[in-house]
Amino acid sequence: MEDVIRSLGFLCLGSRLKRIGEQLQAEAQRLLDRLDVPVQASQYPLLAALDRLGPLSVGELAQCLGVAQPGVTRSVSLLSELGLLEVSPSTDDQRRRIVSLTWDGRRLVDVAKRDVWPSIENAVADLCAGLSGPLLEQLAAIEDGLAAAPLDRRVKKPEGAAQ
Amino acid sequence: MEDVIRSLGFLCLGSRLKRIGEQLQAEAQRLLDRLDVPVQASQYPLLAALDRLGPLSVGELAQCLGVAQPGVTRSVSLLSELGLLEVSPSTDDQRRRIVSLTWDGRRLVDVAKRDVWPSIENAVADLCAGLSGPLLEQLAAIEDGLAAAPLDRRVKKPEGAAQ
DNA sequence: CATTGTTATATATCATGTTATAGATTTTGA
DNA sequence: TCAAAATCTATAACATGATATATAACAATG
Repeated sequence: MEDVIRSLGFLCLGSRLKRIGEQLQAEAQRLLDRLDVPVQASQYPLLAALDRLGPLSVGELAQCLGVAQPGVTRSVSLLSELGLLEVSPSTDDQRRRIVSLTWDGRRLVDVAKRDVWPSIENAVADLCAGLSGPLLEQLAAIEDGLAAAPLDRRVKKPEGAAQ
Repeated sequence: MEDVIRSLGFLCLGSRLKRIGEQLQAEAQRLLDRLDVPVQASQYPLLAALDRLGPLSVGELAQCLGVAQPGVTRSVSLLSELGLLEVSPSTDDQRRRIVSLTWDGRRLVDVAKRDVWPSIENAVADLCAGLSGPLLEQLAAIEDGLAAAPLDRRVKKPEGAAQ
């Protein structure tokens, strides 16, 4: 059956990018589930932002993640309930709420950075290895590549691992 | 402020593709709103599928659009309520429901094909014109390009148009 | 210092993707 | 032929993106 989104080319590029993005996230989720933490793949960018940049306000998070502010508010609430984030009012501006990693959040990020993120990054890099040429062809190659071997089969075993 | 998603490269490729896809769809929406039909940009691929392939069952639509079946069921309900689609049971298999364009749906697709889809396709092609090289760099160029000039400023005036 | 405008965040609502599962129909096979 | 398995669609529940708007705090101006 013809893949209509692919056939339509530039006309449906938005739908196509979303579709590929969702597929990548779903496959990354399977790798992240090894951490046994009930955190969705889409929440990790927020954790990574706090890891890279330190405590940030809600608005700053929205800006550096490129999403709308209400999405950040919701994610922060969710991750706070899981005990991964804490929120404290800014001292100089009572409107701003500063978000930071808790000890548990810090630990989750550290473990993820050590044990999972490199695997995901390598698997995606493997998927995209050798891609060149027009965007639409690269996207087709990614779709075909994912169909041929999902991310979790592209994870390299750590070098020198006992297993 | 650093764009964390972009900085993280392959690790956040899924989030990044979704983000770009949503932005493209939102901008395409502005062009589609000219049709004065309360149909979201994300519904047009379904209409285009029926236009290209003729009447299809719910499952066939899901397959050729690359989305999960419940999403198709919902979209079909929505577009049926707008009078753009009609659904009839298959004669040979009572489980299947065959979806087809109504007269109004046919007209909407024809108008969109003539008046709007070419504009969108050209605008996106313009955005992606001249892109080459590694995927991440092409994505960065698209993000920068959208920031510099959104889709509706990339629409070419029809040749020989009075205006 | 009161009023007015701006900014930061939260909330409400909607859109649309997912997975899991229920119900109806068809197919299979002893 | 009938029970079991498979298939098709709908529904429920959830996740997460968006926009619009309310509320609270700050800033500016008379």
